Amino acid sequence: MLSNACKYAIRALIYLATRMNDGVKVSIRELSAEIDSPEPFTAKIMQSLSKQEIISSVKGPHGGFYIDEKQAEIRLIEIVKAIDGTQVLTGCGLGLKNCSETHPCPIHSEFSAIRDGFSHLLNEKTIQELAIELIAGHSKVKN
Amino acid sequence: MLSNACKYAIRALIYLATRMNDGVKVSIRELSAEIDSPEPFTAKIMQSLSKQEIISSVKGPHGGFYIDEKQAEIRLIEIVKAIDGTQVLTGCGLGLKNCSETHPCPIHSEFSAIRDGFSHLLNEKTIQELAIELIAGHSKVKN
DNA sequence: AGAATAAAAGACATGTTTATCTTAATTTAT
DNA sequence: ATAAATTAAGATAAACATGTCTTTTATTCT
Ligand code: FES
Ligand code: FES
Repeated sequence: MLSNACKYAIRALIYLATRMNDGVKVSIRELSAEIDSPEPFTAKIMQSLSKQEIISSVKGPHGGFYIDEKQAEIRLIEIVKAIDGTQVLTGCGLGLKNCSETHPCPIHSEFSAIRDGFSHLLNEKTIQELAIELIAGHSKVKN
Repeated sequence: MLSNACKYAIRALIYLATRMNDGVKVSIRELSAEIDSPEPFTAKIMQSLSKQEIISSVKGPHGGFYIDEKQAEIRLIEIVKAIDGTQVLTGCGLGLKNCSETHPCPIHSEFSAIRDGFSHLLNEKTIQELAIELIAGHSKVKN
């Protein structure tokens, strides 16, 4: 469904949001430990998101990654678009070049409904609200 | 969602089902042309399905691939299991090692519902019923 | 029997994703 | 200023998926 990179990214951002108000930046080492992800690979992903201004970072001692209030309000779909693109949101379930009502594959009507349901989920959820659930202990981002 | 190999396989099997009763086997050349897929790669996939007895084949002149009445009754989920395995049916949407109610990721409840909806679709649809729709011109397996 | 046809099998090649390593740049603290 | 910490960037590597090519085997037709 989503690439590993994208899954790590979402978990990382939700975790960062839980640390938003403690005034401490999170190092890549701590972050990857907290979400059970490979450290250098996660670093690459964070760098890309930082360049796209989806997260913030500062170098040097006591530096690290963090997100601000504005960034905590983004929805999952923005992260997915930034990393995996839109194919997962619009592509045909059986790999036809274009998905459309006028040239439907054999499972078009059922699949497009499911795919649109997934899009809706990504569209609704903000990082912040998922972080609140994580803080409350109702969910996990670590194995 | 599904691998390319699996998408080609499903399209190929639905096409084969439309040719079930004409008594002619379908060569890999014709098959890949009819479903717009790379010929040698499709051959590999068909070989694997043939070995797993999901389709049938005969070598030699007038040989090719075909499916019999029994094989036309299989459901999409059998093809998916044969090629991609069960991860797409049971895996966590955010990549946690195990998906469960007791250790849920932040989108577990919504995602598992969507994933189960997809499983349900794969579980319901038989090759044969999708072939009937294809014959009627209500769907396409070619771009 | 021999020739032709077509799948089966296995080796090979390419591309993409995932992952790691090394060096550079930046910031902070002393 | 200097040293230490930490991200940024780029090169490299490993794994996997995708795609192709070549040889072998089985079948059919003449
Ligand atoms: S055409 Fe296949 S999902 Fe729409
Ligand atoms: S734990 Fe992530 S989908 Fe169930």
